[in-house]
Amino acid sequence: MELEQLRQLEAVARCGTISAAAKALRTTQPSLSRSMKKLEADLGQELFSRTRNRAVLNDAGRLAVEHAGRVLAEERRMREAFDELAKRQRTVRVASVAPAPNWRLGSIVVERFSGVVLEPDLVGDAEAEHQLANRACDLAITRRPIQLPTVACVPFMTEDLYFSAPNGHRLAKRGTVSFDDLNGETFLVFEQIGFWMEVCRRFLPDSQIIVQKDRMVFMQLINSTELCYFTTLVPENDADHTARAVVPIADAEAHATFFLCKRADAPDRTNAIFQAATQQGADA
Amino acid sequence: MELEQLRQLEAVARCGTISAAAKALRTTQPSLSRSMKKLEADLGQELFSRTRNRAVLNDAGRLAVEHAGRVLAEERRMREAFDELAKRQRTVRVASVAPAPNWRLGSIVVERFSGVVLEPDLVGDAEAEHQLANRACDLAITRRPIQLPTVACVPFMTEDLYFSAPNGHRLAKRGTVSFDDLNGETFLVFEQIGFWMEVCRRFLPDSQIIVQKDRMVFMQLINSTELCYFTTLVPENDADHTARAVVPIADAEAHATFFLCKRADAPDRTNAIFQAATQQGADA
DNA sequence: AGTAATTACGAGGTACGTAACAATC
DNA sequence: GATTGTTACGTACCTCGTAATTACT
Repeated sequence: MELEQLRQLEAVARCGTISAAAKALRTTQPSLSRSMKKLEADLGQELFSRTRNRAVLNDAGRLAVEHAGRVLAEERRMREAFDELAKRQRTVRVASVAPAPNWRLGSIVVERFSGVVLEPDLVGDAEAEHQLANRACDLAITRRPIQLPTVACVPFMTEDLYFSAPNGHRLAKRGTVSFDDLNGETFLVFEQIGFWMEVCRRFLPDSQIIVQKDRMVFMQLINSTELCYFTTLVPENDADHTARAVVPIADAEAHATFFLCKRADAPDRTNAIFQAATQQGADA
Repeated sequence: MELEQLRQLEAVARCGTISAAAKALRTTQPSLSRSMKKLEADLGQELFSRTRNRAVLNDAGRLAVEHAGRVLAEERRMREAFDELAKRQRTVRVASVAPAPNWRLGSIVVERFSGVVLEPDLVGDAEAEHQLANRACDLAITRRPIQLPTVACVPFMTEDLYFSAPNGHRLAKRGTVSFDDLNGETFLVFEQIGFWMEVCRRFLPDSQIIVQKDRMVFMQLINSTELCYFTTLVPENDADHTARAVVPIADAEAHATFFLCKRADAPDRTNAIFQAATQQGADA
């Protein structure tokens, strides 16, 4: 008995006739007919009640279909498990405290590790460290190096927060601004910004923070309203600097250095990415 | 992916090496090696970590073995279901009120229906009728014909009870005896005698009935003790008539006529046996 | 040396598709 | 006549086993 026969049996049950099943399976009637005869011989049971030109499943046949379904379901689960495994093998899970390092790391991976896909996750500092230790992620991006013998850490990139406002805004002409200057303004903020959200809440206690979940809607609002927002001057965001002023924020808390961290026993692929990112970080 | 590969994988896991598994499966190393490579290709995963002359299951391999076990377990269940079905198809279940008709029917089946096996069950009259109606048995043997339009009944055989005692027994020389004569005697009785047990209890209320479950022990006791017992003079029991007297019992209740009953819609095999038994019954 | 795995190669068998046939709707 | 299933037949592919090769213990 082989799985192919069970798949065929299932098809016959589904299609009603051997011919139709043969068509569905992209094989020929005689082939399928023979195969079913073999299955019958193997099980020692007629599975079809046959008139000269009709083969209909009998009781034993229905029993066989039922069991075949179970066997094939297990086979499917096996395949799914391996698909999952394959997926796991080409994804690198990154726990990061901010989105910008994910983008940077993503571009490195796309350029130099085709086939590998990042699975980024925004978390707190403690959670990032925790996930790395627990193998819940392969790489962590934190604001402080993780001081453990089992973990390797390198400085990866810095991020500087800028204030963006319509040209007519009272602070638009300033060379720099401070959080104190900005406190009280209304800000549009994308939800997925990691630890920056805490920074906003802490240093702009009197501001109204409008949180937007949807990235597309967020971009729409930026372009179509007069609301202030934050940016880090990544090239992609340079869309309409003509209509907007972009002013650096002076406070130390508006500047972050990120560290890329991996376990010492990381698999080859992770090591390679870590290595590449280290060089990229050194270049920048 | 085919079941054969999963069986092979399981064997490799069990035997530790491909060579050993090949031996166990009565095939050759190269064949098994190729087969495993195919499975790996099919699953898109290396299942073994290979040095030049050693192939050890890796994590993916162990995952595969685990799932293979599940798939093969389902296959086994399917085979078991069909073995069970096959067994059901060559067994005829008989619900009988006494053992003697079972023996007679058994000899008919053995002679003329090789391959068919009887599955006899000793029950009461009501239970026999009930089982026949419920399809819990294929044939019923009762003391009265079942008067139902859905059931066919024919007289099958008669059984006459005899009294057996050591030659020195006070009743050994009698031409006939009655239950009244026997009442008070101690009897050895085999447990599986159907309705005859009720007859004993009813007509020999003062006798001590020693019930023996085990057939072999029962025969031993008959041959080695002076205990009285009952017999129906079937040829097999003629062992030592020299040492024992066998006296017919006169009472009407010591004579039974059995009827063989089948459902009107019985399958061919049951009909054939019913037919054969009817002729045999007519002959006797 | 001995064991274990892979590769090469030739033979055998098996399963496929085409074609012919039979029977039912 | 169209559809459905089985049988016949020739081919192609696939898998098997033997033998040779390589590497590790």
